[in-house]
Amino acid sequence: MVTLEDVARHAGVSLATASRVLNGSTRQVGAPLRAKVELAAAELGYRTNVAAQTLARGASNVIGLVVHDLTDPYFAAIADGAMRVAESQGLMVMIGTTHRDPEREIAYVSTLNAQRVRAVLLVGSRVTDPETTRRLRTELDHYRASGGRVACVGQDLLGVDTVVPDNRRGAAELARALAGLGHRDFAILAGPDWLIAPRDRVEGFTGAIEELGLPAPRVLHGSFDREGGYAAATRVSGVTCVFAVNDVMAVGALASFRDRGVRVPGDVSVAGFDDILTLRDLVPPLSTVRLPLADMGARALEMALGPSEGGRAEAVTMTGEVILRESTRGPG
Amino acid sequence: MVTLEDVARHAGVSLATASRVLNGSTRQVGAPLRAKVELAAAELGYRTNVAAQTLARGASNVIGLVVHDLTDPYFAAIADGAMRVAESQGLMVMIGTTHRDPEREIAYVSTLNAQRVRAVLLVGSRVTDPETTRRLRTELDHYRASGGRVACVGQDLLGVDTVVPDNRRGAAELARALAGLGHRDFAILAGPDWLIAPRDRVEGFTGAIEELGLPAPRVLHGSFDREGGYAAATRVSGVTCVFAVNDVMAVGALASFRDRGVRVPGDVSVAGFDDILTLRDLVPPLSTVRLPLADMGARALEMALGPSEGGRAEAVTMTGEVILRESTRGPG
DNA sequence: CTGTTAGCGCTTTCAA
DNA sequence: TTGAAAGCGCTAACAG
Repeated sequence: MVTLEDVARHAGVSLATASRVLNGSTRQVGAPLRAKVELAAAELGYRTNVAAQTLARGASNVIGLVVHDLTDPYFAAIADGAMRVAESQGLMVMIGTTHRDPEREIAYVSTLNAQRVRAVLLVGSRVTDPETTRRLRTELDHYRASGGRVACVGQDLLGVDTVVPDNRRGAAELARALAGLGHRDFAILAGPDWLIAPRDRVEGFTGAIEELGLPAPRVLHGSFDREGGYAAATRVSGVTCVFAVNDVMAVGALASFRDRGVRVPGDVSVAGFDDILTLRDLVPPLSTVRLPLADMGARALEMALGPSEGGRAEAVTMTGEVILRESTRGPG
Repeated sequence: MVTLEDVARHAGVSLATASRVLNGSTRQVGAPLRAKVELAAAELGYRTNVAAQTLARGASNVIGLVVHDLTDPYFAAIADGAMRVAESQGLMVMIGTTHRDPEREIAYVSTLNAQRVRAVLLVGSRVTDPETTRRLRTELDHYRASGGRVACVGQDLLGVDTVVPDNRRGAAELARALAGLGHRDFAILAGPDWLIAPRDRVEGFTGAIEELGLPAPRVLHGSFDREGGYAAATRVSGVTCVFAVNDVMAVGALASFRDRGVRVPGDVSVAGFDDILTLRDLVPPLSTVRLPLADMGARALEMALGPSEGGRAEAVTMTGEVILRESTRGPG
């Protein structure tokens, strides 16, 4: 293992000089020595020991990213956005997947704290259980107390900079658009009740329907994934329009209807939420609410990395855009 | 920032004792002291400084994962498999995306070396340029010389443990299955020629067709993604069956045909490769070659982490299974 | 511009 | 068992 000291000796300079040319930021080393050091480093095949560097500097070059599930394109898109900004800043990213277990999210924050990462980004819906949230906040506060920066993509419940998708509004606008098509009888394929995002989408949708004086949608719960959508959709009947609280569930619903011989949009219209790029080629094309996923991830990390806004946490709301495609059309 | 020393002092024990109960592996501390230390750590909110630990131990608890593109479900699936084994071993994962730039892959190996990660996993097709491969190998050798472990999911060109998808064989079997349906005139939507995986798939397919005495398929190149498949498909004509070298390109092809009013499988059959789970609900369901993606990622990391097989690199071949679905049927 | 030197926080012999 | 002390490799004053 080649160390800086080896390089310094090999180049005939002091440790400090070697450090300055190889890792120091502001270059203040004479050209000749600089050249010698670089040559020596190359000849010896020197690689900075980042652990030592982190220890000495008291600051690391990595950020932590905590997502629910990387194989869910929703998270992959957000993570990709965040990773691009990390990369542009020369930061490595350490990633953890919770598989929707809030305990693991808390554990990851603790671990990332131990790693002394520069910032941690929590991506995904918060949970309704206040006790869980409180414990997560405690862990985050602990991390922040020692200089860590935090941002979140989700609900603004953590007291940190947050990028908030406007789930209620998006769902409400979708509801109005669907009602505008002539639908009166809706079913909602809802996610688990302990996740806030799907719950908000249900409430936003339901609230708008109510305001329009239409009959309340039937709410069918399922897991927040393709299987959940499939399962919930099998219980749908007597409605002309189905709102799945995310695209992935909508895909499950489409599959379910197909298997049952129910035509979409002939027999029933189906809409989702998120506008997942990977799902763009579905047949029929899915009506949905577009969220700028990659931007959200990028923006959140920028907030975490940027100067703290006078100590107060900032919340940026991202409004989704309703996109009506062929999976929905008027009833009858 | 609470340090181990703070904890030790608070508990009235030595630094060494505190270290042993909080981080040491083999427990050799008396119960009473142990309790005192744990209490002190909890009261003070102590978090191990992993950088210091890594420096002192000379070994870190993180592994590096280098993939082409996280938003491509192919890589997401493999990464997920690898991350599950990492997690089961208490390892954090640091991830880098190259966006298919070989230079960045080399740079990541260097960076991960600097991080002194325990192992690095390179996921994705190798390139045909021997010079690039040589430089990557040099970087890897450098890393391994200092104790780093490496594994690869892709072609066995790096001199490291590798999980090799049998692209040629899979494509050949697919070709035979398609010919078995009665097709004689094929087009291949190929990826870039500098990537070995797509090239192997083309060769495997073409070779099998040739063996059957059928006319050579026309090869249309495009980028190794949805857009590439779309673009290449617009140039297809006069064939009854199209083989896209991966599912993502096949999706693009399907979209292209739909836009042009070409019916699949009515006018033309389409097959892909990989069997991406997220794409399972495509219409029509895609014929493809199934690769056990998550297992491949898991297996590769296990190889990297396991004992080195007598110093010799091991190569495990994963054979794909041909799956004929509704996107293909006999011609005419 | 360059060198000396004191740590950064933790692990790990080596003694007691 | 427990403690003392010597590093791990690098950075950052502080001198010169």
